[in-house]
Amino acid sequence: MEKKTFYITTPIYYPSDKLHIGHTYCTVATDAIARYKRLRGYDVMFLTGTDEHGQKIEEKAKAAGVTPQEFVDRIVTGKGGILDLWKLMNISNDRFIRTTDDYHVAAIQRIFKKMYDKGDIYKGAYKGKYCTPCESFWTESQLVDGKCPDCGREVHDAEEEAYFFRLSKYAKPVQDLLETGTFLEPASRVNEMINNFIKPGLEDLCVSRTSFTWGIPVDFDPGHVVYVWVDALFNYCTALGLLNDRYDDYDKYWPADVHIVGKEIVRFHSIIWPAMLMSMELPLPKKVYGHGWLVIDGGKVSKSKANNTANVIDPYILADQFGVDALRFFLLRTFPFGSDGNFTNELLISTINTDLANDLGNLVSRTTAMAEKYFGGQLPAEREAAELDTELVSLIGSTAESYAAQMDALQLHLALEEVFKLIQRANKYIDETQPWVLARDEAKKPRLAAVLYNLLEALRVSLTLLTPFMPESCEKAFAQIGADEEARSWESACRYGVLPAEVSVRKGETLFPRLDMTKALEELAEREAKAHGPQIKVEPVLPDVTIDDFAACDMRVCKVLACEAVKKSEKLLKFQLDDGSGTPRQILSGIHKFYEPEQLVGKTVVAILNLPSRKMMGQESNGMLLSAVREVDGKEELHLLMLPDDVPAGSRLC
RNA sequence: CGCGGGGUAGAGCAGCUGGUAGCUCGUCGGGCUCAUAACCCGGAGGUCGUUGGUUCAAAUCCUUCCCCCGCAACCA
Repeated sequence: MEKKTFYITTPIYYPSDKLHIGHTYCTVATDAIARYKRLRGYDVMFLTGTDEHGQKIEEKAKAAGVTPQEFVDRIVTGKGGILDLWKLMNISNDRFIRTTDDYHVAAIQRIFKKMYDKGDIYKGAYKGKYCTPCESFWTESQLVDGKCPDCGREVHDAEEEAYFFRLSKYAKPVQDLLETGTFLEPASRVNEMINNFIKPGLEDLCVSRTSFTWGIPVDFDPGHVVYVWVDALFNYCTALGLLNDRYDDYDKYWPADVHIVGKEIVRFHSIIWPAMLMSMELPLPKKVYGHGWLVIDGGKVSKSKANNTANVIDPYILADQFGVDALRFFLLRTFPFGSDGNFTNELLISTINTDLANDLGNLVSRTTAMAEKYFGGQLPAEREAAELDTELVSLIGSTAESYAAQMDALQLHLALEEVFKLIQRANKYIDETQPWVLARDEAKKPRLAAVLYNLLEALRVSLTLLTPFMPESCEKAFAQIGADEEARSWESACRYGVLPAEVSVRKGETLFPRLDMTKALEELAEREAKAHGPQIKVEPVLPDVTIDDFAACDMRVCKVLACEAVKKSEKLLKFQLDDGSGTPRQILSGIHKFYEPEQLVGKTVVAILNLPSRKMMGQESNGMLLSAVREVDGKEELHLLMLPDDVPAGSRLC
């Protein structure tokens, strides 16, 4: 019999910068669902990837002095890039699509043409505000005080030729889709979409641009590139082979069972995406699930705030310090999947301690330790059940079912809660049965064996259900409790009594060491400081000046003849300089915070000479010394400009 | 009146198809000693943002106002 298929996707991420904890959250969640479905016996296709075109990447690449392709290659396939991150996080995606892949590019051109031929894409004009110096279009809402958000200059109305998709034509069927069934979840998002976007009226959607070139060319109209909607959303189909020869399992997996997306792109996936599929006359995905965001100190995590270290959580550092499984677990256990969650390092550490170290890890530890201590690691076949066992045994048999109900509803945090009810019940069971008391009496060995067996069974089921969340740790723990492949299956997790009567157990390494909150936070801060390095604030380039403006500044190489601190001044140093004229020149400079006078005597420096003379602290200053300055981590830093000592005094800078 | 989410013990959250207010951490006390100073039991601590209403009964439904957050055509 053919296995049932399950097609699940993450969004394709925009590689304009390194990914952060939010992307990791989404991908880890999708991975856990995919692994769960595989455990249930589905033939799973799990797709993730990157959306690599667009103006922002074009600009970033230009700023970095590389081609857009080189730029995205570095972020996607480079060291410490997106592929590395997913490998690190143990993501089990079956396929990875990049929108710059040849097959995708070709397929998108065919799709675009098909929608054009059908009349659903037509040529029109895109109206907006245009900033001439920046050569950029802006929408009304993007403007800052009515001016260009990039350079702050005036903008004017402008039009550019563009292709439009007849989104309006599909407003009604899309509304019907949203209002009936469970296409979009959580349900609260449905009203948001309908009230916000459909009721005010859907406008046709601009699907091409001429203002930048980093995109898929519209092959029948040079100068136009396909804008994000058609390019990015259809990845879900092209990755399966739609209109291309690279892959051939479109028929097998499409329509998708669920697109996991962040709440900010729910609109694209629940309105634009179905409309475009309707236009292409293709089946619609079964579900779009909009998960919540991780927020930090009440503000959202954001790539564009990347200069603000306080707002960025680096998944590499967290995984490195706490372990991949602990991080995966924390993200999915702590935050309700549909709503926002407040991320803090303290919460991460305390969750690891409470759930993983104290409850789960310690249960494995105490169970295996007793099996070794009392039975040399191998339980005797003879066992004696008791009334006390009923509750635990019954929970062992029923947990998989309640867990599955939550997993199928994508309530990952609730599914985990079901598992932890079993783990906590098992810990309590140890207290109730007091195995250490049983161990003192040889006659009670069969009873002791039964107690330990029940604990191992509780662990076996728990570990099976936790495997999609923490694959590596569960595998280690399975080995410790003597569970073979067969005992790790879903079918086995649904019933009691799977482990062999004479199961052999060995106590292994500590799975999740307990963390010291203070020490862990300190270590984390160190790692972050080390990884991110100093944050240097770079000031924007000033407006143009003429070459004559520059030439008017008389900058000369000077030798420091003498230097002393100005009395009663914190900052000022008084210099006597040889500027080549033969007459010493006195200049005051506010750099005492950075240099001691004796360091500078004899040095070769640069000064601008033709500034008006002025007095500071009662002393005359004839010019200004040049320094390199910048702000680092909010603090000013300065280097006095110094040249090799063989440069003669009086040399002009030009 | 742009739209949406939220305001519940010291902190972080759940409950919100109406019926004595729960969970985790913290705190106080007890138990146990197999275990990663972990585990188990119990106590203290909340008039569930505010106003009015529906009801035998409201954290839960409707209403007023206040406060916080997000979105507003490419930040998961």
